[in-house]
Amino acid sequence: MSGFSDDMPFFDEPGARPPAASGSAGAPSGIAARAMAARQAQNGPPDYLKGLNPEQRQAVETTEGPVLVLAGAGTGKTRVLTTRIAHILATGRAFPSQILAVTFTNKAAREMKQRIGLLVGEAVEGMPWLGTFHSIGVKILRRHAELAGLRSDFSILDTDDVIRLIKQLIQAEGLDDKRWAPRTFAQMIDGWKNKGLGPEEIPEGDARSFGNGRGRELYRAYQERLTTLNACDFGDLLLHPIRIFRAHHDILAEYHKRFRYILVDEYQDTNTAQYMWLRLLAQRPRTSSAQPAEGRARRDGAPGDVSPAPAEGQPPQAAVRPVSENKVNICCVGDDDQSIYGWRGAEVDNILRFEKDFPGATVIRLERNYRSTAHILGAAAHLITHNEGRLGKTLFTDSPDPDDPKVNVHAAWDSDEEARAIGEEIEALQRNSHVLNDIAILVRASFQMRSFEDRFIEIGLNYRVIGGPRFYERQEIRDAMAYMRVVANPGDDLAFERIVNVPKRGLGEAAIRQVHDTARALGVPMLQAAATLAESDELKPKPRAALREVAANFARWQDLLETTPHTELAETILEESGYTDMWKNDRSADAPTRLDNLKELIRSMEDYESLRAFLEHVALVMDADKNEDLDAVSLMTLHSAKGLEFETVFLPGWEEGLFPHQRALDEGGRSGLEEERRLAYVGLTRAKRNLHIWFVSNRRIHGLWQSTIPSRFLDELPEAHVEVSESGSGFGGYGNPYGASRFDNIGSPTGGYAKRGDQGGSGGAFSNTYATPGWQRARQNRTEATSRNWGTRSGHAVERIGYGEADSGYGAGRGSVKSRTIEGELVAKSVADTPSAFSVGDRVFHMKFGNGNVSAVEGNKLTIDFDRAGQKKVLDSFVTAA
DNA sequence: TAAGGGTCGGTTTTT
DNA sequence: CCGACCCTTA
Repeated sequence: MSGFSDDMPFFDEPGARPPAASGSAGAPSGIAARAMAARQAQNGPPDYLKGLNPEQRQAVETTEGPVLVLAGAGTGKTRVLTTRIAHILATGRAFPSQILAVTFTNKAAREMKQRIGLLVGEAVEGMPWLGTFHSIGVKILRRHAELAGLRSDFSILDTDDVIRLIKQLIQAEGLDDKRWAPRTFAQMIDGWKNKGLGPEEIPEGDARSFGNGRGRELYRAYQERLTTLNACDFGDLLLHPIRIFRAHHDILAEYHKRFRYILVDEYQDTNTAQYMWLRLLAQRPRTSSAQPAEGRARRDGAPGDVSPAPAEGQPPQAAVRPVSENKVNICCVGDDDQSIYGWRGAEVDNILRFEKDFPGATVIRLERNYRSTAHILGAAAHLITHNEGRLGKTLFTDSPDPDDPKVNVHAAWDSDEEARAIGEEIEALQRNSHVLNDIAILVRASFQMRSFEDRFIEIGLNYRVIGGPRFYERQEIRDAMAYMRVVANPGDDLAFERIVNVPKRGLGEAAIRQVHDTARALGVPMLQAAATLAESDELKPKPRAALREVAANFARWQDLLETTPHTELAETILEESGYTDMWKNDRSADAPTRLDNLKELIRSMEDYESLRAFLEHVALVMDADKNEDLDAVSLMTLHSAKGLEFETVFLPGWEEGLFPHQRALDEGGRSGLEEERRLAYVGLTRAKRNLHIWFVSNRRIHGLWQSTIPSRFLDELPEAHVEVSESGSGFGGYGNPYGASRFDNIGSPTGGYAKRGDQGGSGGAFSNTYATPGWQRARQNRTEATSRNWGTRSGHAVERIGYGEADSGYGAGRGSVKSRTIEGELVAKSVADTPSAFSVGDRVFHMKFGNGNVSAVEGNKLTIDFDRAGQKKVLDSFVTAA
């Protein structure tokens, strides 16, 4: 027996000791649990069960045995999960510490914790085993680190560290790190680890495909290096525990005893390693070898009888071996239709296979949707039926309303117009006192955000980008963290290298190399090597003195580690190292911000009890604080929108090649397409009431204007729930200069596309549906259109297309476009050719930005240096002479 | 050590 | 075509 003893670090048990650990198999007898159970007996169903629909209630109350909850979008998934936990606690089935609840993101974990707290009240301490796969993995690994060749104070490397490390290894192998990109190899390792594969287990083909066939050696060297550094990458946080569980059945058995109930959120996103980890924990071994279990699920299986798990030698590729042993109280919640992370190793198959893995599993479908209108649900449902291999689920609403708007499909000429039109629509909503926080624009790829950002800056519309660069990824934060990492783990060479010459101490490449070599030769960390080297005479006086100081500093700080509060220590480190001074002396514009960030870093350390706890938080959580007070439109990718909801949603860029993305199609084939479709499904189901889908006819791809074709997904929407906007409804009525007729030819699927596709015939006859001959023909031209960089660079006579003339309107001459040889550059130039009323040097006034000077003119676009707002690009129609 | 030129890539993201 | 990144150069 090992583990779970009081001397194990990082095992803070908030509540009483679990009964299972003391040999009893009975239910916990906590006072709170008793009280709640008693109340339940007296007053009928407890409050927390009220208001659940029958399916939700079944999902909550089926606590025993394997359960799969297929929770469609907006069906109350989180509610079920949290209520289920509350129910288990309230009925005295387990202590908080006996429930393992895993999520993918910290955000989800936090939300769950909070909501359980609301349900259960103060009676129950926070759940120690509710967290992400990785944070629970660390917790386990810290306890048994020595079994993985690590000390319990190991560092967790982030992607950046990993890439630097791999680069060193590639160079050490004598390979060219240009030909063999470290980043690529880091991704390969990540992929292997997602599949649970160590260096010896990777396929020969994979091993040979990198570094002149030296992939396996490199991977092995990488792992060895991590051990030397006393460090882990993210993958190891799962893989090490898996190996430990397999090799030490007594340890695994302790966890089996402990975890009476296992809950998994977003099960469709689990990768193979996570699946193996879960199975090891969930799978209860047979009671005795004399009674080979055969689909026999013991109703009351005492958690006490745990014999070695039959896990030894389990093949890494998830062998499907039915768990037919003791009762497994595992509840996985997910939605196969929202599996959008296949590209990073998620195996939808895990959820599709659940009933085989856990025979006798109860499958509960949550299809009653509380979020969206019947039109939105109808559109989403119809779209997703085009996928094969689903478990099958159809969302419905109890409250259809005939007044609900249909899903709107709009067309625009190009991405700028798309942004402009959406911006105007949002302004119209705003005038109707629609809150901006209730509006989101969800894009397929982040480059699409740019046109929206540009436009919103121009018109002064508040927006926020979700998923941008994060606090802990900033240079100054990472530097500061590196100092603290070295103090906490002197073996962390990567952190040491990062800051040994920051601020500049005259330790150049040569000196650092020497430290490195000495460390290698002596088999000690670089910090120690630096100390040694500082006392020798192998270096010139200057670097020697510098190294001596660095070594002395770290020695001193390490001594302080035990005696000084960690925030104070952090301040000391940043002061004494000269790091704060470095920024104080920096005259660049962002230096003050960086100093603020450092202050903020110190401040945020107060929330953690130790330096190590803080470092771990940063490595795993990397959360940024966002400005919630601001009323702003949200701009994000479809991926980061999963789980969110908005009153009004705009989905721009529904064009072949972008959505579905060409690369998903090329690399993923049919399953790639299906994942794209699921992504579309996720997008549609984010909207509560208003849903606007947009596509454009022309998009700039890699700098070239290309003609585009509407997405096939548009065809997969049911006509009954969709309305195609023929003109820019909603923004034609207040004097915009573009005129309301522009979609007649450009945007409208029939007219515009038929003409542009050189099909002549059907132009002009507008039809309300996109399932028209013209549309179909346009699609047939797709291959041609998207693979062609049409036009010539020499700019021979090409019919002028009337675009961009703010004051003459669209449409002029559009109807006469017959040639296919519309040259991309000319489309752009037609903007530049339009003279602006302003010229360089003019003093102008802008509604939002105030006064400024025109510093460049490009057609009707002005670059203006504003006195206060800085340099902006603005359309000339938005400024007046000052 | 900062600026400048040349090369390359250009979906999605967490931990 | 535009940017990030890397390496070279004054």
